[in-house]
Amino acid sequence: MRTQTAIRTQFPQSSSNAAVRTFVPEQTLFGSIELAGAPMSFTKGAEIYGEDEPSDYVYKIVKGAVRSYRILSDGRRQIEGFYFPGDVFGLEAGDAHGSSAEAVSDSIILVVRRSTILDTAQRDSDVATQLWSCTACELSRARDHALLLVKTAQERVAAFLLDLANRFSGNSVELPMSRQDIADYLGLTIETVSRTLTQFQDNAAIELPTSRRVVLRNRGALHTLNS
Amino acid sequence: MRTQTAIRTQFPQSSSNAAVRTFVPEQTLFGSIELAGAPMSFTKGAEIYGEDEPSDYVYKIVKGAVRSYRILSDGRRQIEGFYFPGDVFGLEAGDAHGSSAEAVSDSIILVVRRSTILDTAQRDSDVATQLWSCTACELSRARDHALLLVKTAQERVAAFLLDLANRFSGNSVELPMSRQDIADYLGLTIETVSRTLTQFQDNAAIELPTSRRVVLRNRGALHTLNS
DNA sequence: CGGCGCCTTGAACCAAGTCAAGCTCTGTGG
DNA sequence: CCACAGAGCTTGACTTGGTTCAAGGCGCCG
Repeated sequence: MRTQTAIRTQFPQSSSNAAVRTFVPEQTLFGSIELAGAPMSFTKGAEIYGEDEPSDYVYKIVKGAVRSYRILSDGRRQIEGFYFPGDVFGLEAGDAHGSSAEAVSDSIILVVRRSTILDTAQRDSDVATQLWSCTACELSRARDHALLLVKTAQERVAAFLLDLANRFSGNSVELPMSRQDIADYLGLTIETVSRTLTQFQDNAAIELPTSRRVVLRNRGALHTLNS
Repeated sequence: MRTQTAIRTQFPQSSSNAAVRTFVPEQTLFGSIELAGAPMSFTKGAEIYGEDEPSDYVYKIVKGAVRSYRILSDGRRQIEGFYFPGDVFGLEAGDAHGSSAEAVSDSIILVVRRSTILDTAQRDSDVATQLWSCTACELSRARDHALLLVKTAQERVAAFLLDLANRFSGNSVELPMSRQDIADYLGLTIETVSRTLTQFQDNAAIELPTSRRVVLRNRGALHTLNS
């Protein structure tokens, strides 16, 4: 069961599954905090934070993409989710991060002190509610992700593509992440991801103009797969 | 991939994976609400709430056990988690439940109006924090659960047993749930669960005095499996 | 134009699923 | 008190979806 990659520290040079019942309160969280922190640049592959490091900051993506992941003791990597512009990540109730985060591509990210948000929430119950909603939204995503992992390879890949397309609200999606990233998110191997994509192309469900671009041709076909 | 059971309405006759980094703020939530709702009885198999029903109540188990689950469109069932005495469940940020909940065995459950808790949180920032922590704790569990689902059958079953033993803090665990429940939680079939358990018994890692009782004989062996 | 990541494809293999008995425990009625 | 029925669990034999191992192709950058 060497589904995941071994640790690959490609160093420095330095989409999570659509929750049907997802609500999106994240947008407002940062808005309500007056000074919306410093924008920082991260080059492709750069670590944003590591597992067990103190969770002193909360992040919001302006541009680029981020993966959040955990490494199992035997070296396998499980990607918990992908984050895209507008998404907030790194918000934890505990004082330490439960997973690591890296830039999937060159990214610009707003960074805010967690204590600032927490202090505000202490005084302003609306901000407290937003904090809660943001975590609840992540919970919903995590459960959808777990649901994905008991399905067939076809269902997983189809769900992944549909989720991305929804998030970018378009039929043509540029994949910022590698096949390995997709595989580690879906709990499959790169080979299976690759084979499944070509299979979808053969079924005319999608088109692959390049390996990093997917055009959905038949959403219905993908949806019915998505059991 | 008929991993899960088809819908089995066994009607009325009427453990989630150990989060290493789990904190347990749930205990206090109900304590801080003055009138801690009505205790209700549910017989084995009784539905407590259904997916998409309004989430008007929050629940805390006094006695018994509860499973939370979703049914996929093709009839497979995915159990998201098990809850035991002291655990809070059914708390949602949205107005509708994202999953169903049933009593695994005859249970007594404290029921509190969600609006009561929310109103209190509006005024008392400590309660608001507890609300958030409770959801964050569920998030942690959900992510651990997802992590489980990419592992081998042996690793999943071992992790499940260790989790239960931790929760009940003992080496001897009475399983309130059926093999089918365990299978649907771990994303396996009953046959695989059964085979893996007997295999552990053959390895002297556990003992199975009856099919519903497990005695951990060699936690280390189970842990190393748990990659 | 050559080297290197990344992706695709093929063939063989294996862990877990499926199908099919058979066993065990429990409760019920004769 | 025993026999019988049924649900739940185990075990065996076979199948299969996805992994593994191994080439080979493609595109990008120096």
